[in-house]
Order: sequence, then C-alpha cells, then structure tokens
Amino acid sequence: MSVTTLHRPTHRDALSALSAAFERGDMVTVFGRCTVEYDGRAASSLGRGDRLLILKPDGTALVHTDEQRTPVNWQPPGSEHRAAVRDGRLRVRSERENPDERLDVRFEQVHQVSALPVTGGRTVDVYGSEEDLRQRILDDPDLVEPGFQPEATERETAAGPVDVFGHDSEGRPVVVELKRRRVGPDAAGQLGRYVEALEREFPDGVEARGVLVAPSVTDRARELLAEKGLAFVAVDPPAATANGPDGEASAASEGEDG
Amino acid sequence: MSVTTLHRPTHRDALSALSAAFERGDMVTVFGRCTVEYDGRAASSLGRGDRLLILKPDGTALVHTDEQRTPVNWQPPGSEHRAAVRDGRLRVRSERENPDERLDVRFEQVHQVSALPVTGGRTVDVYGSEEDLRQRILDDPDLVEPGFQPEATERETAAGPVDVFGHDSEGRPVVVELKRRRVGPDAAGQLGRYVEALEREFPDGVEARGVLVAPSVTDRARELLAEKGLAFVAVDPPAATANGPDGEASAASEGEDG
DNA sequence: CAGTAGATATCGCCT
DNA sequence: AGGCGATGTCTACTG
Repeated sequence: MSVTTLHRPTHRDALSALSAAFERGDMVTVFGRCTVEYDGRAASSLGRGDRLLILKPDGTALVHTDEQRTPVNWQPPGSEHRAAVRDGRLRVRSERENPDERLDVRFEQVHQVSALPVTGGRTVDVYGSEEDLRQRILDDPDLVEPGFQPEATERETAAGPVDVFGHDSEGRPVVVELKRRRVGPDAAGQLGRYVEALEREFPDGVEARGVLVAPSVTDRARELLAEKGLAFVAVDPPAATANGPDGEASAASEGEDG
Repeated sequence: MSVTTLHRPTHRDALSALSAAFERGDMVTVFGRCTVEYDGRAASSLGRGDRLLILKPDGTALVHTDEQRTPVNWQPPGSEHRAAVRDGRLRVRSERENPDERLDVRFEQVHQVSALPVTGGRTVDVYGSEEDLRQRILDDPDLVEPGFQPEATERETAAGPVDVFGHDSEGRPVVVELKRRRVGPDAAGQLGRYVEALEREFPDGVEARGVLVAPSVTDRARELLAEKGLAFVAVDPPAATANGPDGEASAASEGEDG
C-alpha cells in the first residue's frame, strides 16, 4: 500500500492516522498550526504558527518552518513518539532518555496528515571528503613534500589519532593533518597537539615536524602555524564536476529576492 | 486558501502543482521514488528509493529518508529551485552559486505532492545557551572564584573575542572561557590562545590567567589545561524543567527496539 | 558508554 | 564576503 493522506481531519481522526502509521512503521508528516515546547539539554518555546512536523519510525522528530535548513525544533533518533488528544486537540510528544529531553507539539489546527511507507536505499556515497584527500596523499606523497614517506594513517598518539604519519627525506618523523577545506586556528592547534604528543614518545632531542595540508589557510591560522614551527601545504579542493541542462517544461523558485 | 495535495499525480500534474506553489511562495513536500545527485563542495549519489523532498520558499531543499535527523541530501537557503519534466519524469533541481553547487532529484514515481502555505512565527527562544551561562557569571562572579571582577564581555584580542575578561582579587588579568557542556581538548586550546594573546598586550612580566568554566571536562582536556597553567571551574549544566502528562487517547512509536 | 574529530556541517555576528 | 565561534550541533568510529 502507498501513501495515506487526510485533508483537514478532525483531531481525533488525525490521532487515528498517527496511531496506524506508528503501527506500520511509516514516516509521518503533519502540517498544521501549532505551538512547540522543548526541554532537555536546553529549553525552548515556539509560539503559534504553521509548521511541518516529520516523525520517522527510527524515533527522529523534526519541526520545520518555511525558512532555514535547520529544523526549528527536533528530537534525535531513538526517541519515542506519542500522540494523544487532550482538550480536543492533537498533541505529539517525542521523548528520550540520556540525555533526558522531550519535545511537545500542540496543534490548534491540523491541515494535513500523511503516512508514508518508505522503501529503498538510505545510504549515500559521498566523494570529496577528507578520506579522499588522504588517498590522494597516499597515492602521491610528494604532494606533501618531496621525499615524504607515509607509514600509517590514524596513528594513535596521546593527543589522539594522527591523519597520516611518516618520515621526511632526512628521516625525521612527520605528522600530517588533512583538511578538506580552508582551515582556521583550531586546525593549527590540533596539529600542534599531535606534534607535541609525538615528541614526547621519542627520546629527547628528536624533533617531530608537523604539516597541515588543506586548500588554504586564514591569516590567524598561518600565524599560529609559524609560531609553532608547523608547515602548510596547499592542495586543490575537491573538484565539482559540471552537469547537464534542464528538461522540457519547467518552473522556477528563487530563494533570495524571488 | 490552505494546503493543496495531489495523490499519485502524473509527472506533468506534479510539475503544475510545483509551479503554482513556487509562484505562491508555498512550502512544498514531494514524496516519491527517486534518485538524488549532488555536486558542489563535495559530490554524492543516492540510488533509487522512497524519500521525502521538502522545498522551502527561501531556497532550502531537504531530502529525507525514514532514518536519521540529518537529511541524506540538501541544499542551503538561497538556492534556486527548478522543476521540469524530462522523458516524462519529474525532475527537481536546486542550485546556488558561491559556492557553486547543485542538487538533482529525479522521480521515478510521485506518490504525493503537497503545497503548504506557511504563516506565523519562525523564531524560537532558547534558554540554557552559553549566553545564559555568561549572565549567571556576571550576576555572581564568585562562581568563577572569590573576588573575581568581570569588566568586559566579548573583549577583543589578537586571538579573537574573549567571553569574559576581568581581574582577580590580586589584580591580575583573567580570561574566562565559557562552555555550556562538557569540554574536550579544543576548548583548552582556545583558552590558551586567548591567554597568550592577552599577555602579549601587556608589558613583559605581567601574567594573565585563564579559567575555563563548564559543567565538566575530559581527562585529556584536563591535562592540557594543567600543562598550560589554566584553571577549570565546574558549574551546573542548564537545568531541565519537569513537564506535565499525556492526554486521553494515545498512540506510541518507539525508535529503538519498537 | 565516553572521547574524539569530521561534516556538503549550519548559523549568526562582526570586521 | 570572509573570519570566527556556538550549536539542544549530528554522526561515525574507537577503546
């Protein structure tokens, strides 16, 4: 069976639909005028307005307005959704423990309820992440510097795992920290911690070197690198491939000034 | 007028609905079997499956499966949505510049299209954020240490703005870094940079102190703080208030093992 | 379970 | 437009 939709249902009918959808493990959308309360790691209150509530069978809850990529309120996976009618109004509560937090959506009016049985793939392959950059370095270590010899990835140190560890042409240990995008002061600090941790592993007098590999670096980060005696190597950012044109009939919506 | 819904529409009818919704500035949901391609800062490919596509009038696009809080694909606000029918199939493309990236959703089957006119508030008041912690410190500076005198918030330094700046009971400058939750090594590094930047502002010999204020700290971060001669002060995390019970009739869905 | 760091992070503020 | 840091970040991975 496919999607079930109720148009302007009564609050009780909306509850029945939610109940059945929960039972089937469907994904649910509720569009309606509501208020939202959250309490847990922080607390928040959202006044009356039209929002889209999404309830996933894995326990995720999302409340979206007509703006922003980030939901205005949410509950992470693993929460337990409950729906009820109180004082004649639909209420949805999503709750979890550890941390203890709950989301309450109280509907004044339910414009639409839909139950969506979902099948098919959920995992997406992403290219151009840090792991791809690592592979580029391993394939051609000279990108770091001539004569660089990579020996391990994710090598453990007291300060945490190092992206790439190896030795330079003169036999000195080298720590390589990879970033897929322009880096700020935090990355310089991270690399510095790794280098310090490594030097403590070796006998006194052995100096470890640190190399930050990224598309570019901010001024402040460059200063920090210089202070700590760390190197920076620029690499091309992951490239965006061009794509084809549009179709026959079309419609457009512009986000900025449309 | 209120929500418009098409149940199992033809691809052309779906396009008409999208076109009209874009024109009105409605929020749109499309549920259907589709593939998704993304190319931009990274690139990704998502095979056939049922997903919920949300198109917001501000240019946001979200593709959700039945799992996870994070959309499997998306486009940030400011993008331009276009819909078209090609080879008899609905295609939605959302595209933006700076950075140049695009999202392509190709539908094999459209289960449902809805256009949702949205009104009402979108801004949520959040309590328990770092700003609240700052206020607690300013109201009672002794929480940092007896005799602490706060003098400025967001005080600028060469390393960036310091959360709270002041002097201790002996007249030494103090940098306070606030975190609303348990902190790791990054926060220690951040505070260390601020203290170093401050000491450079003052004549040689003047020592600035650094205090990290947070609910708790990891072992590694504690070591880093000790190395850098920085202090840690524990404060209560923002408290969660209890809330009322459920309603008359109810339905439940459990995320984990339900 | 906690710790650690990546992410197409997003978002807001300020220069 | 870029830099910088907070976020109820979320998410995966490792010990």
